Amino acid sequence: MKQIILKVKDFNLKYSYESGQPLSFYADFLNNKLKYIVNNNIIIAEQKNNNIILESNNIVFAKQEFISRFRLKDNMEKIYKEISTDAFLIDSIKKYRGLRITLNDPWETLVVFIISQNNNIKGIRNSTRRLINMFGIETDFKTKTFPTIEDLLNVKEEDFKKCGIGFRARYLKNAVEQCSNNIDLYKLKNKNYETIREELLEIIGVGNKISDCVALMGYGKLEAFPIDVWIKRILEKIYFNNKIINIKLLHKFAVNKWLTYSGYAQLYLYWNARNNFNDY
DNA sequence: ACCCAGGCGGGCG
DNA sequence: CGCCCGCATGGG
Repeated sequence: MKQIILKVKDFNLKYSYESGQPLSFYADFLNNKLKYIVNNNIIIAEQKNNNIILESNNIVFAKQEFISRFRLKDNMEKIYKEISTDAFLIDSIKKYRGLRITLNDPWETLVVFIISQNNNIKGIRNSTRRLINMFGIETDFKTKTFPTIEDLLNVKEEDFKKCGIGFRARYLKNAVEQCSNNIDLYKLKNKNYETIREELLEIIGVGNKISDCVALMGYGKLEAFPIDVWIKRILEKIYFNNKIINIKLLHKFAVNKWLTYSGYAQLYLYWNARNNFNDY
């Protein structure tokens, strides 16, 4: 195990881990240390002010992975400036400064957000961890890998149900089949936002919200603006005087306002709304 | 015991 | 289209 130190700016590891993004459903965060596995490599990260102490059996890989995962090359000064459009956003940024969008494996992102539908954070986490324990591959460490598409090819719907995912088992089974046959998730990496969304929407059980989540957190498309119940409620409250507005209109409103950084605006809105909705 | 959850597909008007 | 309903489970 080797160690290095990364200098960071406008980055908060704890907020970025906690904020309901894919890592928060399966990584560990104990004693202020984030721990997760990628391809039989372990990555352990601890933040002390503007330093990240990174530890790994493969430190060269870990460094690249961590920088990419937490988008450490994003120009946050510019992003904050662009999305500081009003008092609510400014307040959200003030509260959660350093919160980053994460960039995750597209398949993992798709799976956790299929599991997320009509579910709660705790339920998503429990189901995801059971999925990993049942179908992931052993590593040199205590934790198994997140199961790949191939790992799940022969899993029956009944066995997916044993993870406690209920009616979503059918969707997951379907996603495995479609992603091993007619849709190549990894080929989509160099496509644009519209193409990615169009393809993802072909998957049964994936609608507007999940496809936007995957575009944002699985492909890094910052113009995506996923609208869930929390975003809907907070947008209506803050910008529409509590009037009920349909999702299509809300989406139009948001991407007109926050443009290429809509995804960052969404994350700050979401996390502030979840934690402090009653204050507004 | 009961209620709800980072939605989605299908059916109905 | 737009709206509404059921959906399987686990956790509070």
